[in-house]
Amino acid sequence: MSTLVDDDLWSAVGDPTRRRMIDLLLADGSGTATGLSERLPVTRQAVAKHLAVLDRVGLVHAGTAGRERRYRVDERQLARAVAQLNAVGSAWDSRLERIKRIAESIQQTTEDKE
Amino acid sequence: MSTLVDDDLWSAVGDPTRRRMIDLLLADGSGTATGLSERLPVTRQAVAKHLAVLDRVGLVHAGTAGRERRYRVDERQLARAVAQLNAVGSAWDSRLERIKRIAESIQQTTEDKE
DNA sequence: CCCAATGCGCAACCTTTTGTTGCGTTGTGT
DNA sequence: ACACAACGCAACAAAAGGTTGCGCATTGGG
Repeated sequence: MSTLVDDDLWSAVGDPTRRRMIDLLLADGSGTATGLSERLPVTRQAVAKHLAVLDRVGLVHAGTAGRERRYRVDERQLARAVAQLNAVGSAWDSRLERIKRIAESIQQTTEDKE
Repeated sequence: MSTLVDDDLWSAVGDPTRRRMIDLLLADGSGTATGLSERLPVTRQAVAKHLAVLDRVGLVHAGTAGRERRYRVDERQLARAVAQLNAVGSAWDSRLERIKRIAESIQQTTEDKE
């Protein structure tokens, strides 16, 4: 019931800037800290730190090509993250469903009393 | 393309402690800061701060009953949050699908050259 | 009725995360 | 060869997440 979730992975995609970075990397296939920072409202250094976080949880991998450090998304790990989003989403969904049914039955009872 | 997401809402559910709090509130129907903190690895004060965050984004609402401050989940807003999780999840999913197809076609081209 | 216990809010403080600026190092391409 | 582009590292600031300590209201059992 306590939703088997990798907190580090969740927290990684919990940050708005990091989510946008993943979007950009997915759109372009790969990217560098400098390139990404040009399309984000933060500095290159901030982007570099976020890339380090994403790298630590395995959501991206880096390759050094000359003076460039090129990052790309790890599809397996992103798929894992998506699976966890869906898992939590459907867990909450079913809770909400249950609450709705209970609420209806209570209303039923109340109506009986009136 | 830039995934219409309410960053505040997402960040609210991005925190592991807050996610567990939502789980507990859903399981019990409602709860107080003190009650929740007994089942979490943090102090009452930390829980109170998290409840304030959740309240600010509308994920929970509080009712004062005597000396107790009782919180319950706002089903509508949680449903919104779930919808956003699903939205981002499927956006990434379709990206991954596309990448997979491209990778296959590249491999095809490479095989042609060999 | 009363007072000890319960629940809460507020403030001070600490650590980690997120962001900045500044600077030095190292490949790149004319 | 050398100006430039891309990077890493360090020092710093602000916000987030957590703690302890305190005082104030409500409440329930003697």
